[in-house]
Formats: sequence, C-alpha cells, structure tokens
Amino acid sequence: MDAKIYPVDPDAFAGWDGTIAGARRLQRELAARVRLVDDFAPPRLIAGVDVGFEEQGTITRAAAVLLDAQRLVPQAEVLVRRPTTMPYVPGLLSFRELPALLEALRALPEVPQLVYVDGHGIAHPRRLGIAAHLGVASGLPTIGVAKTILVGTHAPLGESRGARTPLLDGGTPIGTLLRSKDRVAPLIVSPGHRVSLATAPELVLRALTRYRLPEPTRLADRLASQREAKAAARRR
DNA sequence: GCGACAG
DNA sequence: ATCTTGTCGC
Repeated sequence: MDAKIYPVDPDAFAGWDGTIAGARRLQRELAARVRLVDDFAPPRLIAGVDVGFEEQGTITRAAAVLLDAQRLVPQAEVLVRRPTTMPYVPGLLSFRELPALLEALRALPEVPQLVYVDGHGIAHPRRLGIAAHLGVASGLPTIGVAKTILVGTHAPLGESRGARTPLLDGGTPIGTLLRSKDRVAPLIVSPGHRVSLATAPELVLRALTRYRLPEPTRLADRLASQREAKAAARRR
C-alpha cells in the first residue's frame, strides 16, 4: 500500500492526503492553474530561491535573496531552517522543499516582481515542477532554472554562450536548453507561472553575469548550501 | 518487467 | 542534495 503519510502544509498542499499517490493527483490539478502567458510588471526587484541541507539531511535550509533587477546587486537575504519532513522522490521535489521556500520568500522585506527557482518549471512529467508549484502557491511570476534534465529530449546544442535549443516532450516544447557560458553544461530553463515559454530564457540571460548560474539562483544557492562557511571552515 | 529519475 | 582532493582549463 501507500501507507506512509507525510505532513500537509496548508499553504502549498491544500487538499493533499499526505500520500505519494495523492501528491501526484494534486500536481495534475495544480498544473491546470499554471498560466504560461507573460503577466508581470517590468522587474524592478527579482528574487532567487534555493534549498540546502544540514545534519545528514535532517535539517532543511531555505534561502531567498532579493536583488535589484537592473544591477543584479543583492538588496536583502533570508535563511530559514526547519526539520526535513519528506525524502527526495523524483518528480515530487516541491513536496519536500516548497514549505520552507515559501516561508523564506514571505520573510523578504519586499515582494519581487519575478522569482528564479532552482529546479524545473513545467519541464516536468505532470507539468508541475517546483518553480510552477511555487508560482501557483504564491501567485508570483516564476522561472525554473535547472542544471540537469528530468524529462524531455533535444537536438545538439552549440558550444558558445547564448546557444539554445528547445526541450521537447513527445514533440511538445516544455523548456529551453540555454548555454549560459562557453563550454559549460547548459541550463534547462522552463516557465513556472505567469511567464511564457519564449520569454523565460530571455529573462535568464538578463540575470547572468560571469557565472553559469544566473545571479538570483547563484546567490541563493551559496546561502542555502553554506558555501561561505564551509570553505572557511575547511581552510582551517 | 526494466530503466530513468530536478534537488 | 551531501560526502570530499586534487586537477584541468580559461
């Protein structure tokens, strides 16, 4: 049976019975609420969110960083730590990370016009990756920026920065592979909510500097994974 | 039934 | 994701 019951967060999982099968049913329902049309104000403030773990995975760390959309300079950052409630199950990432992520996002001093999420948007088996789920749960425009493919196929991609090719699932476009830097593995970009398939990669390009990851998710990733503290501790 | 499988 | 040293390349 599907006996195991997980904690249900009313904000992100209203109506979920706590089971794995129920999680997949809820994803199909929520996917119908995803809007793939550009519907956001010209970004003045953008945010990046990501999750990391401590204590053998028993503690979840969610980070949210607010940045000036024009200069890509951080304006504020939030880090929340909570007990981990669910294991990682491919396709159900949001059920493990979304509650903490929403808490971090809500704690930011201002509401961003656009949120960059570490993970897929609609490039998901049931079209509800964590970026799409965060979008419908918060109502905010979101973009998914993942480092590897979960589902879909694609044609060969050019080696230079800016090269791109569609990510397809049974012939249907679900995202874009985007080379953000020469000779580095491409980013898999897909819309989360209130952003179109064509605009998503453009918004990622605008948030790039000299690294593979766009600034919002790069900074959130560093904070969530304690890059700073770990590097310092290891040097001693 | 046998693989694949975001973070 | 996390555990981890050195090493290759711009």
